[in-house]
Amino acid sequence: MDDIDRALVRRLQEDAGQSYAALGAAVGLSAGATHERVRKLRERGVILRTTVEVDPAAVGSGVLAYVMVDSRAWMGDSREAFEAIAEIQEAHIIAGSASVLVKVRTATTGQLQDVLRRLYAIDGVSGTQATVVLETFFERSLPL
Amino acid sequence: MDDIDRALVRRLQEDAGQSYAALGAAVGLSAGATHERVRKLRERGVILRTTVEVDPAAVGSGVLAYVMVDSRAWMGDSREAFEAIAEIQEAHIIAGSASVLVKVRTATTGQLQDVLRRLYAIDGVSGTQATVVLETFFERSLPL
DNA sequence: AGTGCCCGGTCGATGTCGTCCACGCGCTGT
DNA sequence: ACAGCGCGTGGACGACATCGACCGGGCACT
Repeated sequence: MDDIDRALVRRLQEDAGQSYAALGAAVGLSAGATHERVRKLRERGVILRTTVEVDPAAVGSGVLAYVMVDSRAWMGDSREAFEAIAEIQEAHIIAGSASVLVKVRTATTGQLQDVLRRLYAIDGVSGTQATVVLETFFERSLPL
Repeated sequence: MDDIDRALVRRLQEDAGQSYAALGAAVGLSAGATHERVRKLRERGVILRTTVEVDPAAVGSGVLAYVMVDSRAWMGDSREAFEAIAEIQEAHIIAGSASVLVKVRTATTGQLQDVLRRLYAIDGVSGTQATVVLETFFERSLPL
């Protein structure tokens, strides 16, 4: 994991569709060597997968909210319960007064309310505190 | 934006590296037609870009935290100030007691503290409330 | 210091794939 | 009924990923 690897990852984050020749030229390597480096980055698990970034508003998920979930029990074994709610994009165990933080995307605030209802139905959940996003400044990839 | 388009986007989210032939076979289309549909999805802005997903821990960002930022002034014009802090991955204007919510990734809690210091330095910021993530259940792509 | 090994690079060949074009089918509106 | 058009198919061509053979520099061991 040297400077060249970091440069490759950074450029792949911006555009994973470019050719290995172009990628290599940008960092001063041949296409073959570039291919080999990227293969190893995948093998080592640095690059998990190549995917497409989708505009949430274009696929009917214009409402974004973060929900603090309070509980009366240990939530560490409830991963599946949160995964089963399709509108939940992220779920984290957190330190602090609440015990779980989830990121929710829905088409309308009505559907958001329905997600909250389903959160209450999860075993051990004693309350929720939803924070609706009014405007997203930016969402970007990891710094290197 | 019909069922086929949604299926294409879903499969591209899982693996953007597969061939148009394989992609087309999965939805019952020829490679050429598949190529054309994906081209239009990009043109319409449904697909924003193709990128690689990187393991945060592998690139030295093992600590994740969400920070509620309180302010004594309107923060709607402060996008650049948040963008300038490289460790901030997301920044949103929110409804509620705080005014901005940011997602921060750092290598250590010490660096997290440094980010909080830099947040305080932003004009109008009157306080922060950081929530450290202990365990991430999952982070996944948008539902369709 | 000599020597052998290995990691990591260049170069070139080959088969697959993206990309474009000409054509045909079925819907729609007049 | 028919013209127009959006959307699909199939084939041709060039670019690209992918692999193997070769090579040089650094390192450990003698």
